[in-house]
Amino acid sequence: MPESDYEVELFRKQGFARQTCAKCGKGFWSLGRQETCGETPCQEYDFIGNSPFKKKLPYRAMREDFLSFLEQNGHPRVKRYPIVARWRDDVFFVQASVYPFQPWVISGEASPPANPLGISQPCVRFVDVDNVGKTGQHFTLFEMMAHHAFNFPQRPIYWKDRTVELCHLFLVERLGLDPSVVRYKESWWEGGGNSGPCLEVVFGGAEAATLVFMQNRDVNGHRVPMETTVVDTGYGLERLTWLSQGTTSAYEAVFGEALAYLKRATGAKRVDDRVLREYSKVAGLLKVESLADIREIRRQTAERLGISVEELVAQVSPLEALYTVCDHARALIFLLGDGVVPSNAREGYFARLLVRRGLRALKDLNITYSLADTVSFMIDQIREDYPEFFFNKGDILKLLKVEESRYKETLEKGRATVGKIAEELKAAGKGFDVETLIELYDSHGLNPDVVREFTDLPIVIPDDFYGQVTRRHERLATPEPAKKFAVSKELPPTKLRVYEDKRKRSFRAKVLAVEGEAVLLDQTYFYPEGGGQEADHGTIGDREVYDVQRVGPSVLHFVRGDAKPLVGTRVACVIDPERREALMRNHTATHIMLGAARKVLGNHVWQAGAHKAADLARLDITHYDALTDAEVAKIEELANREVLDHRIVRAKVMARDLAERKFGFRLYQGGSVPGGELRVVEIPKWDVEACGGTHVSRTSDVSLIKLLRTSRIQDGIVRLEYAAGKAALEAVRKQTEELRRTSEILGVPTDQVVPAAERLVAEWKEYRKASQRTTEEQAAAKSHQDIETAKGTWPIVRDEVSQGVGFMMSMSKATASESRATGIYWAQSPSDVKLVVTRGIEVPIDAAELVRTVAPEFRGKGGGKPDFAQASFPNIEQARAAAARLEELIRAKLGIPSG
RNA sequence: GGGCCGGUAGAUCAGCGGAAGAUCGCCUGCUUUGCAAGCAGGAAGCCCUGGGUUCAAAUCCCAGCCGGUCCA
Repeated sequence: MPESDYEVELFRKQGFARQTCAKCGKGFWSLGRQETCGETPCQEYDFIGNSPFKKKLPYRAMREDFLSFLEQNGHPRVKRYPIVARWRDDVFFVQASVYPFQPWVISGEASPPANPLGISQPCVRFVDVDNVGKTGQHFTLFEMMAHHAFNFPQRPIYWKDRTVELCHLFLVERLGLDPSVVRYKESWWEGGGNSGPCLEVVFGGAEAATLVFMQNRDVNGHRVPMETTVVDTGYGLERLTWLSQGTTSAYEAVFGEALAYLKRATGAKRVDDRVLREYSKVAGLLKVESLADIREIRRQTAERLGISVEELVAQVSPLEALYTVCDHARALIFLLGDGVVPSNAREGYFARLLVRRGLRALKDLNITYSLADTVSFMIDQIREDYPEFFFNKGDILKLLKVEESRYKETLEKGRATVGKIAEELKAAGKGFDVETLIELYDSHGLNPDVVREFTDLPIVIPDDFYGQVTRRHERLATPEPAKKFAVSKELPPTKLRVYEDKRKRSFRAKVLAVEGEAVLLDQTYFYPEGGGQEADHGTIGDREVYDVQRVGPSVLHFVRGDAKPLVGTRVACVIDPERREALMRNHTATHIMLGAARKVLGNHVWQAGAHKAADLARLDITHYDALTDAEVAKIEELANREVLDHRIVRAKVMARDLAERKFGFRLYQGGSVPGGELRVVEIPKWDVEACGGTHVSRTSDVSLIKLLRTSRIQDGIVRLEYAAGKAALEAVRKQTEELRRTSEILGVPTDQVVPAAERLVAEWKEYRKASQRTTEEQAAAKSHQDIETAKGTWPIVRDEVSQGVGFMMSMSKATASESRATGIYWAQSPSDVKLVVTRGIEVPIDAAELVRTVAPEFRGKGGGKPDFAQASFPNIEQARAAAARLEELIRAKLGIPSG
């Protein structure tokens, strides 16, 4: 990248000089000469206890200062987006302030809520979760403040000059930074398939902001210039607050009040600021990737302070735990509040991770103080900025409580598991090896620290323990499934008129092009698959339409047969009315169900996926447990009451900000479109969603919703399957028919099917038991009698058992209970003839060996234990002969003359 | 989405190729002033489902269902 790419107007006007860092060799711009680039590790933090700003701002004030500054400079303030990136399938969470605008705004498909805009967007990142609390600067949740400008081809907003100017103005004029200390470091940014040059804004040893000029798109590994270039800035709110206050760590600046609260509650001792300051400085200098790095930080810090590492750890670790608790509690508020239910998969797993880590940190503090208390305190504290969490506090705490008790269960099970393994290891004279520890963690969720608590055996944890776990999981990534259809060239756009008249079932349109089986029209009333709703079917000309898909601005109608001859003509198009109506009913039913589920289960219920076919609809909702029968019944009842209540279903397009202000984030249930306008489907006082589907006008048009099945498809997600309208009737009819047939078979009226079935099963069990008992009794009697008849010191019974294999087994059991008796029995089984040789404990023969040698002589096979052997033969004659031969051998062995 | 662990009596689990077991709980009796007490006896199991291997499968293999857990 040539330097001119970074030379902006501000640098020229104010006389910034381009220099090269003496340590890392990177280029940067500053006023006056500077030895290094100014960033760690080239330069140590020098702002701790010595803020470079004139203004000392608390967290909230810093955010307000930034946003109001931008407002004064023509950037409307945009409300934050949810932390869960429901509109994207490549990530779970919003990790940067541009995420809400990717991919649609950047691709030009949707317009941003304002342009340019200012935002403070909460983001979560889990890559550094292990460092949280330890390094003084890592957070899982942080706010990225930003000004974004989207330069659309015909409407450029601003680019590098203005961006740097705004940044500089904010820092120097608003925050009172001495302009001579700031350095703009040249760098290159890449992420999410985009790239561009960027400037890192550095002072005090820390990077306070990054100004990215997104201008390239990655296409098959090649950089292609983007049509829409984007100013993507990121100002770390936490970082700026820290710089402004110059506290010993970022946590002290951000969590001041919550920390004070926790410190009071824990009675944590005051730690010398000098210790913390040096700790943060050293941590800032080093890259932290493993436990060994943390140890290195401690070693160097202790060395600087002239104290022992143990002393340092003793002082610092209670504070680290407090920091961790604060960070995790805050992140959990956003996750749980924005609709993440803790679970073992996908986004839910990260919530679980935070809860478990948080609980462990609390445990280290040795206080009876719950994570929920901290969360509750913080929710109150951020009430003014995030009222949505305050109003949803009860539900957030409920989720936490459920998750806390889950962890307790896991630990209790773990205690038993560790106990068992420890005993085995002790018996074998061994200790816990790494392999066992990995297994306990990977399969049972017990990290080595927890294992240590459960056993007195020594536990040695290697530094790269978690690295070893990760290596275990390293596999080739599964290739992405191929797209449903590949579009080879630019397609003509289609005017999508579905929303203009949802009653339209036939229309005329011009065929613009045909691509394979896909017909492109100038305009269409066909609904293309989207928002979980299947596509309309119907006809174009006399061709059958079996699928409709939307690709960018075009709508592809897939038809059977060759449609090429239609190109250029105007054709009659007809939408299958029954299918469309069924889809509309199922779609409205889905909104009704979501509202009902939320009312019955709680506010944590969000849509986690949905599909609406003509005959069946399913809705996946976030919930922490399988549904009880009562809950299922209640949901169905409420949903149908809403149907009967004849409520209006309103669909209208609204400005995004307006819609959000009116309805809140509940709007974003499915994949939300972050455009300037939203189509809002509202069932007043019941459910409001941003939704592009087709709906009926009144809830009563749904006519009936039949909830057919619920299942827990994974931890934290419950699937509801149901049908509306005709499909519901059909489902009910089917169930009725099945019930009728069952009652016919049972020979009772339908209202007595349940008691009849219960009785039947109970009786069957009783009969089975009784018959087993008589078999045993009779078999025992028969075998005793036979032994009686056989006489002698070593009575031998040889018998063909006509009552079957079960009877034979019972007889052999009875025979074996006589300590000096031997039994040779055989019986016909469905496939072959089974033979057993059994004996009492005193009889000195090896039944298994006998059977093994004799059976092959008669085309049989077998084996067993010394006192019990079995074999099978192809037919009864072979078994008879083998039995005779066996008796002969046994007699010889026992010294009894034959027969 | 992927890896790993697991599914056996009401509960917790053992058994891991040769006839289904323990502990707690439950029932019946005895014992005791009383007890989370003691003693004796008893009931309780489609060993998750379906295929396969084998003379023989709860046990081994494959697939599925369900639960747990780790990772993205």
